Amino acid sequence: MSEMHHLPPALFAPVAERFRALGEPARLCLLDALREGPRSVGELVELTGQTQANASRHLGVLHNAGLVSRRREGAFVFYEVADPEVWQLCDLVCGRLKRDAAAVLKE
Amino acid sequence: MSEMHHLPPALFAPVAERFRALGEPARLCLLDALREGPRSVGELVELTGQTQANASRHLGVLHNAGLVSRRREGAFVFYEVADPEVWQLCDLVCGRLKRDAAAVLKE
DNA sequence: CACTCATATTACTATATAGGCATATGCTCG
DNA sequence: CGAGCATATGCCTATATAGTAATATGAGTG
Repeated sequence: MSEMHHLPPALFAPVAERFRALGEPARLCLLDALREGPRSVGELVELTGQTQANASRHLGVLHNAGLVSRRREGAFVFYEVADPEVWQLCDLVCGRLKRDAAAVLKE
Repeated sequence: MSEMHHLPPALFAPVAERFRALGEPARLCLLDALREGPRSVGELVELTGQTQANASRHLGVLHNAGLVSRRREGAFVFYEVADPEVWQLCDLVCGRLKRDAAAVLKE
């Protein structure tokens, strides 16, 4: 049930930034491709079908938002989900959408 | 944890839409003002200090995203958070930010 | 150092959307 | 119906950002 307190207004901006980073299908697709673990940019390009340039920029956004971590390994750069919190967020929204869809089908 | 399955790509867009709706400080502020229950637009304008026009438009976005419900009562329109899922989402992100902030302070 | 592969970045165009102001719609009451 | 309050919407400008194509950076290799 959570504590039902108000957010400190100073947190509105940082919280919004995180949500905004999750607010693009292309970035959700990248995160989804990171489900099983770290992947290089090239692998992510392959898995998602995105352009190299776009993938790189979207990964930059996710990184700035603190949602993924980056580590260099030789010529490659591996990205990894920084916190499983992300899956909880996605699963919450997905679960809700599934319930909504199911409700619509029953009408 | 969780089921570690991939998202159906068809869900990327609707999920992103929800997150995008949460990705504006002004809208988080409105949601926060709805913590204790339903509020009319006028009350929300008062509580958040936003313009009537902006509040109305942001509430529209939240409504389209399925995050708040709307009911007319005489000349007033009352908005209400549609699903406590929203608090879980916010608390997850806030908790993470608090932990990050605490970690920074310790460095 | 020259060459190549992996990744990041720049410049550009197109689209979205926030915010302000004015105005329209909807409701209530006299 | 006409006045007045509550809410929504249209128009405008400014800013952000997605996408593309080209290019720059950085690492490994001969």
